Amino acid sequence: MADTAAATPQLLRRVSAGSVLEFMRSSSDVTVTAVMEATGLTRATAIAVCEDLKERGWIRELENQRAFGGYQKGRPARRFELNERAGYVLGMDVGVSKATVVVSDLRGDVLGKSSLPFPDAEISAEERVSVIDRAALMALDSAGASPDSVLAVAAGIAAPVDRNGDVLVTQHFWGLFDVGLKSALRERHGWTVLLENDANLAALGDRWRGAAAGVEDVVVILASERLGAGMLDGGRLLHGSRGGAGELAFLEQVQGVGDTFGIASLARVWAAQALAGKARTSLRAHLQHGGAEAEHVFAAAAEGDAVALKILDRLADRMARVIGAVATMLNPELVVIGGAVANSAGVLLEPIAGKLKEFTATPPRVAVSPLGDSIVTVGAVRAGLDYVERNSLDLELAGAVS
Amino acid sequence: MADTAAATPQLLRRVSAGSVLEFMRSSSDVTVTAVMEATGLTRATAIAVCEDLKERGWIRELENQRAFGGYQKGRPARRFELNERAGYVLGMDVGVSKATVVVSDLRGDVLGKSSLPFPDAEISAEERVSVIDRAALMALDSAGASPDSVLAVAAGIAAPVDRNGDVLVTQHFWGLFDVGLKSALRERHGWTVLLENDANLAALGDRWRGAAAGVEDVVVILASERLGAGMLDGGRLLHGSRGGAGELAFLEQVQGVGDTFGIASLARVWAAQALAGKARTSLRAHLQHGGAEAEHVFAAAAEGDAVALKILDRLADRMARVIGAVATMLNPELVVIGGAVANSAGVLLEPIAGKLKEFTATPPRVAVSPLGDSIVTVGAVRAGLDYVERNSLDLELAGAVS
DNA sequence: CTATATTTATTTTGACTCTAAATTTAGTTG
DNA sequence: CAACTAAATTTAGAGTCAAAATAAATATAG
Repeated sequence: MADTAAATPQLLRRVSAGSVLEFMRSSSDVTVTAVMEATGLTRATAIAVCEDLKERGWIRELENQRAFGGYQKGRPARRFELNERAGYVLGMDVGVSKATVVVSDLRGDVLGKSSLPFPDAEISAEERVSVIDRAALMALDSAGASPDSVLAVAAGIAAPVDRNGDVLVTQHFWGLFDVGLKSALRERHGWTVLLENDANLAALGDRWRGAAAGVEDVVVILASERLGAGMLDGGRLLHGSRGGAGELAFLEQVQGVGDTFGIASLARVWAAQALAGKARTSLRAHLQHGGAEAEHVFAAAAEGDAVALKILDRLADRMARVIGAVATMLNPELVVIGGAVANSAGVLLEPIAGKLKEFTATPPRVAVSPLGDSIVTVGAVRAGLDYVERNSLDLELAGAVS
Repeated sequence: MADTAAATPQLLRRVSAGSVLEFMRSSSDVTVTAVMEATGLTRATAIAVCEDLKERGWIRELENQRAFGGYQKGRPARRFELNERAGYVLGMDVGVSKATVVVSDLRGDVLGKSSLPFPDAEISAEERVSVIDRAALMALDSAGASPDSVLAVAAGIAAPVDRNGDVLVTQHFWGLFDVGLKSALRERHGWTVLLENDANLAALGDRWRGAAAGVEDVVVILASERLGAGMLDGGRLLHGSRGGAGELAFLEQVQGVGDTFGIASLARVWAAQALAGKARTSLRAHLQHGGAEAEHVFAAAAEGDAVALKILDRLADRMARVIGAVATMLNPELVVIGGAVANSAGVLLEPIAGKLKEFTATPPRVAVSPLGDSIVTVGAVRAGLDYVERNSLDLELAGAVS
């Protein structure tokens, strides 16, 4: 159905204001003449719209009317600019053991950040929410932003979320994330909370500021501890009927791998197995520096340790199988490996690419994300900004620093 | 970017006309009062818009002002109705050995149909186009519609097509379909041709008038001769970067099945293998009625023939594996088996559902399409109508029967 | 048959938005 | 200071819609 709202004359101004605001977001230090060219409006209208938007706080007028340096003829133009601090967006990465919150302005620049651990896995939903809330307030504080200037909150969780943002708990483990965050934060602060699967946000994040910049058809595999994929087709996130799109775990069972571990987890497990045996390996030395971490395996492999190299080979094989299956079904242009392990996983790219032809007729490019373990918060910010940009003209600004 | 068109006052009328027309499409015999209620416009505007649309040919005014039978008080209302013959849509199913064309009015009712075989597989692209064109003109003739009243043509082909409607020939076989249909039909008749993968159209068709009516997340597997899937997530078709989304063939190689055959093909092959051996089977009798066709195998199975039952079991296993892989990755609510074989494939549903739990944690409902071998043309009509409905107000009507 | 009730259609008025063209303003240049 | 130039403002005109008042067409009651 079409928009239920009837086409009243005021709709025109909304449309005009929308395209002016959109243009402002993609540029800075803009004259009315530039607005006219970008939007096709006449000068009179362009000025009226700019004054509207300025009035409502979305843009500001610059003082120095004449552009810096370059001399120009004629009457100096008024100059406008997006008020990137008209409001803020919170991006959250809610994991099993900790919650991370970043504060972003309307251009997507991160102004504050805070990360708090959950005291232990058994705490109640209320306690989890309370930790998340505290992290949010700390992050806002460090950004110099007040809670009532938050325009949207986007949170990534490691459970299926459908396209309405509802969590569907069909596995016990996922109950960890079914904590009523939406209603809790709405009640406490009046915030609009968008829930989304963490891998889906990772996909948005990497397409925004990662390896997939500008790619329309891309799959981002969050591959550190568990495996989950965020899939974009034509730039749109796939959700499936109950948010279960991209839950790759079971796919691997089909292919005989039989577990749901990500790269870092598997590296740890396999390293431990090797050490339990009698293998001669420099891993032992590496692991004395602390617990068995994935990075130790990668370090040992870099030194040529045979056991570590074997583990890397198995990891590459596993990833190639997963990527091959995804590529056959969805034909993405690019598959990105993301998450904390992405920093070390670069060495896997070549072996993966080599094996990929065995598993798909349409091998995609494979890359690792440069966003590291902030990939989910970056994506959360993007999701929040998307919401704000779609709804700007319906949102009231309050308490923002102009 | 936003629409490049500036927001002129005329835009309002376009929006209003769009929602009135949309309402007209979903109802018949409509009064202005009904339009007002559906669109939120006032009476004056609603009347003006209706008169616009009538003028331009999209709707007609009914003569009998008072509704039949039911007595009503007050001044009789003017009554309007979609002019379903304002123009026509062609839906094409271009296969390996024949081309089928149906003519549909703007309500999606099929008014004419024609099917022509390609003389042999080796004919040139020009000759293929010429056969398709002849089928189109015959279908139009049988519908009493003239070629210049065609508003859109949608054609399904058994090759990958990207979301711009471009064919990407990366396998020799697909060259059969790279015949320049778009430009040829545009040149000959001025038609707008939308190309799409046949399984994708099947998905649109089955969601429109098949087993998936109203389902947002559905996968339709065209399963007769070859396997191909049309996948809808949130009601949107998936294409992948080069149109390769849903090409399931290779997926099966991964899982050790090793060929690209559909249900009917496999039934034939396995039946032939069984007959080559010494198996005691009533299939022999069935097959004397003609070539080894899939339906014979289903018929023999219905009589309890052990060999035929074995074949059905293998088919169900194969389909369960394929559906399981798709379901794990995309989490559809429903998977539909479509194509000519769908008529017989109903008996496979139960065994497939039974095996499905082995292959996915999120088993979807499984159904067969009631559309049989017209599933692709139905979907093509839907695709054409979608185009017309999106672009109504930019299309000129000409030569239509009012 | 007339008066009234009821529903629809039309007309009028006013508000909002946009474009286009003419005019004014605020600077630079010489 | 005058000439020039680009931006801003003003004015006139047109398209669109809502709201309210008026007119038209029919059914029903008496």
